[in-house]
Amino acid sequence: MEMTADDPAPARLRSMPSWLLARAAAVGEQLVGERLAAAGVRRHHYRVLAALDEFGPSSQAAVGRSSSVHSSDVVAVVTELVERGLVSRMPDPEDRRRNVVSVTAAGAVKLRELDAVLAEAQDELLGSLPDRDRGELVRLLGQVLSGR
Amino acid sequence: MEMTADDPAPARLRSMPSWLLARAAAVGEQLVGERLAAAGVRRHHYRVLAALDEFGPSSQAAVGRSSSVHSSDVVAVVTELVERGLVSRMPDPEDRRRNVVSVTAAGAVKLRELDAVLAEAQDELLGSLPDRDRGELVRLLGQVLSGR
DNA sequence: CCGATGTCAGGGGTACTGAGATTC
DNA sequence: CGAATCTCAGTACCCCTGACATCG
Repeated sequence: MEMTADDPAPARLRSMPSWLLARAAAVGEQLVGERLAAAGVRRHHYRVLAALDEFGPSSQAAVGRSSSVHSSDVVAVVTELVERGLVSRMPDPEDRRRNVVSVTAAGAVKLRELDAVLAEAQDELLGSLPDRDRGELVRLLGQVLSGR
Repeated sequence: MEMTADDPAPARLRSMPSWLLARAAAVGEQLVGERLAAAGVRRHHYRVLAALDEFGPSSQAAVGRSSSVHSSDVVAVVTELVERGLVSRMPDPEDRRRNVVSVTAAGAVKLRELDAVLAEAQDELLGSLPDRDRGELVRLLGQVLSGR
């Protein structure tokens, strides 16, 4: 029953870029997380679905590489997606080390639903920014990330 | 022995503001975390030290409110700071429910060391940005956070 | 009694490490 | 043989919930 209430935060932190980034990211992740949870999934599930949609059926190792989900976490995420009927996991006949993971029809529908839900979350996150500033923010963040 | 290697990430994510924020924040937190770890502390320790330095000796509940560390985590963080000799915890004679937490002389020295270390981390984080863009980024992040 | 406080136990989500077994 | 793949166990950090006893 603890309300977070105000968040004064030490002055040292309030102007620290890494702190502002962390706070802003936390707001975004909360908005995204809430909406994904309402749709019955977590971020990892969305990432894997998005990667499979973009790159087609893949081995689990490939999913790990293309989805930014750690390869040791892919197993459980795929298992959960299979349970929800959103992807299928089948042994690869050409390489018996591998499982081929594919998006199901239901998964494709779900992914489109999640896309819409996340677009809303982005709008809410940046609601107070005019379009010009949104672009500038995206540009600056890309710059921070460039070369990493 | 897993190298993170490249991080293609699905196209849907690469242009999503919440994703860019999360990635950039992760870079910052890693830089900060590494340096704090090299100095023997974690983020929580720095936050509590900074709050105590700014607001003076405080009850643990007050530390929770002023440091952005969840009140149920303050106990352990203060305990660890006490073990390192950076703060002291004494019963409040005027209100026996309370412990008064204060920065020790060693804690004050440590805090200044950590300040310097974090300033370096900020520089490394924003190394690729000219001063003008740094200010702009801070402004935009503040805007995203305003009213939350 | 109400409310604030300190303490503790515990879970959830994300990120990672390391080891083992199988297969190429 | 070395390398890749899948799986699992475990760690770490951060954020949070719930409960409880104490004290004002």
